[in-house]
Amino acid sequence: MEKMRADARRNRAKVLAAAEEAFALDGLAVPLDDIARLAGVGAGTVYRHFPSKEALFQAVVLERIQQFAEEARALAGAEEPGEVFVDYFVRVIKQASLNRAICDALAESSGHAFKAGAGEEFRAALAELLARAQASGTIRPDIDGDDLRALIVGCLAVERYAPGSAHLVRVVIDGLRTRAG
Amino acid sequence: MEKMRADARRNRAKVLAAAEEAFALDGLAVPLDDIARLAGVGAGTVYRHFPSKEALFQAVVLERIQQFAEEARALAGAEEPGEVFVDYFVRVIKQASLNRAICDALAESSGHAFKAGAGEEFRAALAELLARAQASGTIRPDIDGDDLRALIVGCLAVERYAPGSAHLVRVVIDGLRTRAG
DNA sequence: GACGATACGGAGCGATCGTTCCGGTTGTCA
DNA sequence: TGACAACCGGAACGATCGCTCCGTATCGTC
Repeated sequence: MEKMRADARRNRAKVLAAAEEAFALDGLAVPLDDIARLAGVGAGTVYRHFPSKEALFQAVVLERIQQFAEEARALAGAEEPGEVFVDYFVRVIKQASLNRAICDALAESSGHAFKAGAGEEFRAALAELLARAQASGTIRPDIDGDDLRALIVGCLAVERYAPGSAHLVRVVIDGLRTRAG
Repeated sequence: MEKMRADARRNRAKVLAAAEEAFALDGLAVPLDDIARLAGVGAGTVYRHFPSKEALFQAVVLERIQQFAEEARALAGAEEPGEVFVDYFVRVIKQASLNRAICDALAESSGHAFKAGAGEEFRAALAELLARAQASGTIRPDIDGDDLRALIVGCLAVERYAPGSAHLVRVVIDGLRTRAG
């Protein structure tokens, strides 16, 4: 990865940047040739650096998901677990709804090398935040980390269907709260 | 439509039946050739009866959506608007989650000849039920019919991501209820 | 500056899918 | 029953897309 020729390293970076932009806009559906053109390289060059379109997608998305997980871990020790949890939930949905790549990655029912790795990291961090919020009495106890991820996918579908409807995410959050507080 | 030859009428019915089954299972993604094979006819025959795959899909889905709308209208005068609304919401999601065709049709952001016609009927009936439930104080007043449809799409996404998680639909419904009842 | 290794571009392959076309078949009606 | 119109099946077309191949260009080194 380091003993590459200078032009190879340059092209790899251009491909990654182009892929990030294109995937963010149109998700996994964007044709690989479009990415290559946007990067100013040939399709063959893309395949020299990434074994498949899927692998390129993962490379782009992994980093972002890890950021989410990181963020969640940083918040795990906070004072007000309920507030923190809600804020985090809202932020993840807001960020992801601006980036089709993230949406597609999260919606992959059970996919790839994603279940392991960053996906699992994310799930664990999410579950931790959830557990603390539940222990504090803010969030209903009858859901788990997997439920939460499903709800995130649902909120992203809502956001895609009716863009800019932030109050619908509030509906879901209110549903997550313990009743009659 | 009535002066068709007997075999033509027969084939049309076979195509519709096959399409209903195939679309229900795999949604709009099912190849048209599969439908033709399942119907026991050639692809050309399908196109003799329906101008496009999309038109066939609409024909299959329209009836079902109209049933939903009908059902909603029948419930509009019921005694307990809150209960009725919730039951209806749950039933729609349960039915639709068993039928990929319905899911795909409802998720079409803003499509086709669907906005008009049966789609609008459904929206109106849904809005009526919602308004009554809101007037009775059961459902929060800050959402409208379009919000509701978006939430249905979201619930369907949740159900597809995590099949059989009925309690997540309850989360959304609890979010729809007025607080601290 | 020249040479070998490395990387590049983009034409091309194979698969998929919606749609069309046409030679043959079948229903209908006199 | 014969003849014509309507209808049928399925091969074929054109577009799309992931991926591969190979002749050529570029880089690093001596």
